[in-house]
Amino acid sequence: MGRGKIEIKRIENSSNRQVTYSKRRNGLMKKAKEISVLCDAHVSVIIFASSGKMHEFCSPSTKLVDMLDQYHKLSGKRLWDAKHEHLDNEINRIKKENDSMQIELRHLKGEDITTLNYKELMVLEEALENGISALKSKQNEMIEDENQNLQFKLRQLHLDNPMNHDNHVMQSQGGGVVYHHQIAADYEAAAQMPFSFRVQPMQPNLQERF
Amino acid sequence: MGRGKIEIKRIENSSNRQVTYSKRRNGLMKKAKEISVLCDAHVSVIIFASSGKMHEFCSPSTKLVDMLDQYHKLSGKRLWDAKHEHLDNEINRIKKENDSMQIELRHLKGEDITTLNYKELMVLEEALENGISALKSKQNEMIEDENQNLQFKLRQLHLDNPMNHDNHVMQSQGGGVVYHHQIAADYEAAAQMPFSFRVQPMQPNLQERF
DNA sequence: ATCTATTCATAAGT
DNA sequence: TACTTATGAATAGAT
Repeated sequence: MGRGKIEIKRIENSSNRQVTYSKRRNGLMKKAKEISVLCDAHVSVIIFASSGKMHEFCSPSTKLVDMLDQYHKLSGKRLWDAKHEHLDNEINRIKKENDSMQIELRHLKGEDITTLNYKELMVLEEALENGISALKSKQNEMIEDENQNLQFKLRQLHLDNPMNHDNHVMQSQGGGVVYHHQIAADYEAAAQMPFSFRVQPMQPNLQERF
Repeated sequence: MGRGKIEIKRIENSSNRQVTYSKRRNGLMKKAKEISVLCDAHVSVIIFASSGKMHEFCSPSTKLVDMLDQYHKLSGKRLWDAKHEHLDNEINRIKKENDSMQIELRHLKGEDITTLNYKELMVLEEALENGISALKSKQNEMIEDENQNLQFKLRQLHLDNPMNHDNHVMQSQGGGVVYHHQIAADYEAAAQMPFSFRVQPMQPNLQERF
C-alpha cells in the first residue's frame, strides 16, 4: 500500500523509519479505536518508539489496570511482582481465616449447627461450657468487688454521719449528703444488671463481713 | 475498505459484529507486528472481545512486564501503586474484621473477659445462653433419632429371633446373630457421647414405646 | 471459509 | 513536517 510494495523488515534509513513509524502508529491507534467501537471490544495498545517515546490507546470506559487484572487472570502469567503476589496470597489467607472464624462464631451462637455431627457438637458443648463457667467466675468477681465498694461507701456514710445507725441507709430521706446520690446511682446501675449479677449486691446482709 | 463504507459505531447485528471482530483483530495484530519489525518499536496489544475472550500481541524480545514498568515511569500513572494501595486497604479492612471476630470468639470461649464491663458481659451471657439452648435442642433431636434407630434395630432382632423375649438383649451371650454385633457397636458409639447424649439411649426402658 | 468490489492506509515523491 | 497520490492492503458484504 503505497507507491511500491515493501518488505516487512527493519527500515534501515532512520528518517524513513521515523516517518513510517509515526504514520503506522496513527494507523494502528485508529484501527484499535475502530474495533473497540465497532465490536464492543476492550483494547489496550502501548507502543514505544526505539527512541523511547511512548504512546498508548485504551478503549473508553476501560481502565488499563482492570484490563491487566483480567490479563493476569486469563493468561495466568505473572505480571505482578513478588510483592503483589504476596499481597494476593495474604488476602486469600486472611479471607480463609475469616471464613472459618465466621463459621465458628455462628456455631457458638447456635446458628447453622444442624449439619454438625455429634463429635463436633461435643467440642462445641465443651467450648460453651468453658465460656459459661469463665463468665460466671467473672461475674462473681465483679459482685464481690461491688460488695466491697458498697461496703466502703456505706462505712464512709456512717463515719460522716455517726447519727445514722440503721442498715437501711438507702431508705432514709434527705440528709443533704452527696454520698446518698452516689450510692443511689450505684444501686440503679446494679438494678440494670442481669439476675446473676444482682443477687448478692441486693442482699440486705452486705455488712456481715465487717 | 469493503463493498461499502461503514459508519464507525457499534455493529448491532451480533454475528456480523463477531465476524468483523475477528477480521479486524487479525488486521490489528498484523499491523502491530509490522510496525514493530519495520520501525524497531516495542508494541503491546491486548484485546478482549465482549465475550471476554482475550488475545494479545507483544513484540518479540519484549516482556510485557518491562513495558508496563516503562509505562509506569513515563506516563506517571500509578498502575501498580494504585493496585498495591488497594490491596493494602483490602488487607487492613479484612484484618480488622478478623481481629474483632477473634476477640468475640475469645470472649465466647471465656478468654480475655476480665476487661469487659457488665453491659458487655450481659451481651456475652445472652449469646452463650442462646448457643447453649440451640445446642441442647440439637442434642435432643439427635437423641430422639438415635432412640428410634435403636428401637428399630431391637424390633428387627425380635422379629428375627422370636425366641428371644427378654428386654436385656445385650446381656444375652452367643446366639450367632450378626445383629448382636451391630447393636453392640451402636452402644459403643453411644458410650462415647457426652453425658447429655447418653442418658436416654442407655435407659433400660427403651422398649416401652412398643 | 472464500471471494471480490470497495474503501483505506500508506510509501514515496514533493 | 505536511501534503499528494499511486498503489497495495484490509475488509464489508455476499456466497
